[in-house]
Amino acid sequence: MMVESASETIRTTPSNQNGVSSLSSQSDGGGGREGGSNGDTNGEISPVDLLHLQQQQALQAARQFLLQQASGLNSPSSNEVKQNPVQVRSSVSTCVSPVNLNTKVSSGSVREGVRHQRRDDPAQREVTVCLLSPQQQMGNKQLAFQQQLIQMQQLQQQHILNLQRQGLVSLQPTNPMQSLQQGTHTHTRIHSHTHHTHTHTHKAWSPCSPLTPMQSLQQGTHTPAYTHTHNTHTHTSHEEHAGSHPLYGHGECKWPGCEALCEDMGQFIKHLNNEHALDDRSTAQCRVQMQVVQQLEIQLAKESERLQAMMTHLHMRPSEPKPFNQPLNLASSGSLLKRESEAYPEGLPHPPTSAAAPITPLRQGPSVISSSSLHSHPHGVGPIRRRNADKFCTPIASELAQNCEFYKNADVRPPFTYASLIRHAILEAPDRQLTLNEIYNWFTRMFAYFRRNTATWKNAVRHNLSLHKCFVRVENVKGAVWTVDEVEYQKRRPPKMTGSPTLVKNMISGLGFGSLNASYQAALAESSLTLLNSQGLVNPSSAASLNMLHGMGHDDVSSTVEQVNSNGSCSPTLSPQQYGHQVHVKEEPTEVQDDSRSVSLMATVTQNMAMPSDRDDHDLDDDLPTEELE
DNA sequence: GACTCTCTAAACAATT
DNA sequence: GAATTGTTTAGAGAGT
Repeated sequence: MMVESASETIRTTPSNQNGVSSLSSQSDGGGGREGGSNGDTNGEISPVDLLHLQQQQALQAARQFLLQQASGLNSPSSNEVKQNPVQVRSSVSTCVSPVNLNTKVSSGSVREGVRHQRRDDPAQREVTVCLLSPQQQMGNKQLAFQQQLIQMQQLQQQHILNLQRQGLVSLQPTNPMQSLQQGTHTHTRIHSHTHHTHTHTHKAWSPCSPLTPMQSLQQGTHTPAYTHTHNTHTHTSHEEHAGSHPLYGHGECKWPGCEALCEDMGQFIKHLNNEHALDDRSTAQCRVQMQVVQQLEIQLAKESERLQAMMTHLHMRPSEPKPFNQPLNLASSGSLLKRESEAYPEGLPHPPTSAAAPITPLRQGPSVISSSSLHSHPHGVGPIRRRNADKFCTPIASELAQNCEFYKNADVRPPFTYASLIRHAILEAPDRQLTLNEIYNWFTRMFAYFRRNTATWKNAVRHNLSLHKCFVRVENVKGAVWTVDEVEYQKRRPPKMTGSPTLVKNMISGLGFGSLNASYQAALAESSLTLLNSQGLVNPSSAASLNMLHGMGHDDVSSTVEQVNSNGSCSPTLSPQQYGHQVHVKEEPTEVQDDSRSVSLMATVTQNMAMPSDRDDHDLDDDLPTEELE
């Protein structure tokens, strides 16, 4: 179909070119990194630093606690004395999954199948934790580790509560432990009251009551109106057998580094209990995973802080609590969790990432945030549409740089179009050319998602290579290779919505922080830059200035800038003409670029960049170039 | 509602 | 002949 072909080859995917996300733009080394990641610009300790510091303190306390526990376990008689002022009481039950462990475990108090009566001593802290193996396997080390976990949770929760009271941290779950809990479906219940000496294990949640991070997690894990009863232990047991498990998917054990094949859930449970019982290896792996999550959380907090600073600097509205501020990771997004909770009845586990329901980073991933992207794929199996992601979220290079490991290991579809991925793969190659097979390999190497359904996505890759004019097939000695005609790629039509003030305004109000204003400006700059590039109107320094002014480490913009070298017309890749007769140039109608539009766009960009700082976002919206863009 | 963009699926031909 | 590569068409879903 020639018409469709033509239209597709000239389209632009702003995420590849213009998209500026809060995270990637901040961390991509594009000039924004100096923006005070530590946030200590005014001699004050930033919330992030405070949180980090307190996490360190929590870790330190946990270590001390661990040492105390170790010595206490060695000399049980002294155990209880050393735990003052907080006593932790243990009760153990036999749940299939996880084992329940309560701290203040005197060495003689762990008995399989025995559930101790709790004392309602308000001076005691009572914690219930599900562990992973039968209790008889628990040595002192394991107990100490569990106690360390619990202590860390308690301390971190207290710190977060303190931060919340100080208004330094939102109510979103930011505790790394939560991610761990969410990710592993290990149901840890720690309900701290404000008074540190008294923590109830059981508490009924009110859907309208403000939630602590831990509460948010728990609420999201089950149901918005979740009422926690004394059935906790049996509850987890049921969940374990309900047919899905976060550590089980595609017939494989998802335990880090395992990938053992399990035909069904029963086999998996058996495998889990056999191979991943509570031993040194498992605890070490768990610890590593914990650190991974923690680092991600810290990183996210820092990036959010940086975003706040950027938005403050740009005089937008960072104060409004918006979804953008929520860490949309494994354990966050109250709305998402609510949706999932609504979708899955109370007590039933939520489906893991699986082939049947691949979770894109829009929902689960570490950095991509798009409220409009929460829709599932119409076919149920395939990916969600990624146009928004492409347009407004992270640029591909920074996204991949940031979350490379995530995409490599998680069965998560990258939020980019095939075209942008292919382009990225080719440009990443040393000589900026790849054979089809090498492109395949890049996909499978970079994304766990593309290690399955090969027929589908490979077909799509071929389809995109053929369809898009920006991909140029070149025959050389070793066969046909594919290159990117960057000029053609940049020629792809920019979306009209980048110029729609209404849409931009809606996006600003809908997604929060007005951060998309940055995207918008970047899009304008990108658009103008591309057009001006083709006309030789931009020199490298001005292009670089634009890039810097936008704080973009954007690969696409970079490549665009890269195009313009000293002779004014160079492409990072060889242009089709340079390949002479070997190049199969795709014929398609050339879209006439509106020169006047590009000029006014550029004017608008520079105008916006030079905008006085005292202008509010209302003025910003009003100044959007309606007439030039519509 | 028309149009656009993207993805998926499939058929087919050429090449290896 | 089978597998791979490349091209083209068609349809669906979502966004504009």
